[in-house]
Amino acid sequence: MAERGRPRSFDRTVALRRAMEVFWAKGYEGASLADLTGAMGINSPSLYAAFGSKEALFGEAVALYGETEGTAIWHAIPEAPTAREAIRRFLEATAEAFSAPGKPPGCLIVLGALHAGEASTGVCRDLRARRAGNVETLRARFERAVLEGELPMGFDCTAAATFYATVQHGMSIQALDGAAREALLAVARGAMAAWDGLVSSAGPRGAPRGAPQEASGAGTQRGSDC
Amino acid sequence: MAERGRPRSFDRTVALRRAMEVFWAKGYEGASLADLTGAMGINSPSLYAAFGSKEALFGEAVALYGETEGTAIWHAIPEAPTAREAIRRFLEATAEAFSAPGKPPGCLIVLGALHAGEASTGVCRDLRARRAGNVETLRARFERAVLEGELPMGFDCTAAATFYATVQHGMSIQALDGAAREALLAVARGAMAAWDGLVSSAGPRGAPRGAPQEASGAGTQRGSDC
DNA sequence: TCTTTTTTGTATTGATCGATACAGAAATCT
DNA sequence: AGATTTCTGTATCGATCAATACAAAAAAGA
Repeated sequence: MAERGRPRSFDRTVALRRAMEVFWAKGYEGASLADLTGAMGINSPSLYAAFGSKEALFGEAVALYGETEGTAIWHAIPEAPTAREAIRRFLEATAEAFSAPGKPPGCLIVLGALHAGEASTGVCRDLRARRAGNVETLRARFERAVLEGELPMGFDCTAAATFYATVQHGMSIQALDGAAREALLAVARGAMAAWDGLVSSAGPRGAPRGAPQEASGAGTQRGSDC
Repeated sequence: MAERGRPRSFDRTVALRRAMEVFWAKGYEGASLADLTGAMGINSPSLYAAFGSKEALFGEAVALYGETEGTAIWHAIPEAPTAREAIRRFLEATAEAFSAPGKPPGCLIVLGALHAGEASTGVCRDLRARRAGNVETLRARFERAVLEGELPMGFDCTAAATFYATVQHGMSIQALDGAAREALLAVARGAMAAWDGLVSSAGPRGAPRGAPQEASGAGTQRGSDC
């Protein structure tokens, strides 16, 4: 534990949180080194000594985001007694988080790096994998609800997970456009209004055609080059 | 009509279309002058002589996008006999357009410039205004449906418009993540499943609390700085 | 105290950004 | 033809990008 050289003059965790806020507000490519070092209160050599590179710093910032902001949004998914309650709380928590005063609007994982621009292919791919993991989390919750009898056997868990993930992604855009908390909560209520329709469309023969997009595995994807 | 100097050696409309595709695929900040001039087949002085600046070129590209790609998505809103049919066709056309082979996934107006980065505040504001106009288009269609008796008097047109716009925005993210056409169509069906719930929640007294976000006017918006 | 190790601040690197200066080329007008 | 006007290609502008070289500074180990 004995550390040898000159001690670091800043708190690494605090600096990382500042960096996360900058990336959150401006995105990966929009956040310049000058923005980051300015917010972190350090010079660029200290940043590179402590975090390695801008991309590595972003990776740590996203991980921190998932551990802090993300838990408030996602904790209800496994904890709620029913899938319906889980999704309702998930969407409500999203509305609250995306309109939290003093914090950037929307989601870092959705808005952080959409376009894969040469130097940010790795960053974009990481975020995309996280989004795919989130869809998978929703899908698994629906699967559980089917096993528990809350949802009918023919229920299309993948389609439902994709639908609610899509709504949540759209809420990031709405938040960025200045939607107030009430507007986001209204969107959440609208999405919950789809619940009965989604369940009833899973009749014995009327199972809606599935939505591919398997979470893992290299399925046939078109989409962007990130 | 007689033009004086040396004639332009390229087709301005063709070059603009190429620029639109570059902006569409890479976003405003992600598209460099080298990307643009390379795709347009001209040198930078010709670009500046013909379009003025990168920002002005983007403005023309967005306008062209609205006149070409946009019409396929939005034409059903005024033309369909009922609001329900209008929204259904609108979402289906969105799913088709966002997964069209040979074209970039998602929507230029949604993905073109989300973060307002210093030099792109004007660009970001323009896109935001277009998105607000789209929400207003949906809201006006719902209002018409109320007047025509298709929807009950207590129907919250603003909330419904915000909800369906949010779903469509989320579909851009899904498309960027590689969602195939079937997956996007499943999202559209999911959103339509919300219809009955939205209508029935507009009971004589149970009108859901409104979603602010007026389209024009400087209401109290938090949100980003663009 | 002296060496070793690590961090810090200053200054700078090559690359790329959007945007132009300039001169030659190609058209119309007188 | 000669003057005028506009466009084209080359070459480059200052600014900013992410990333470092370097030496002084501040700690522990010998």
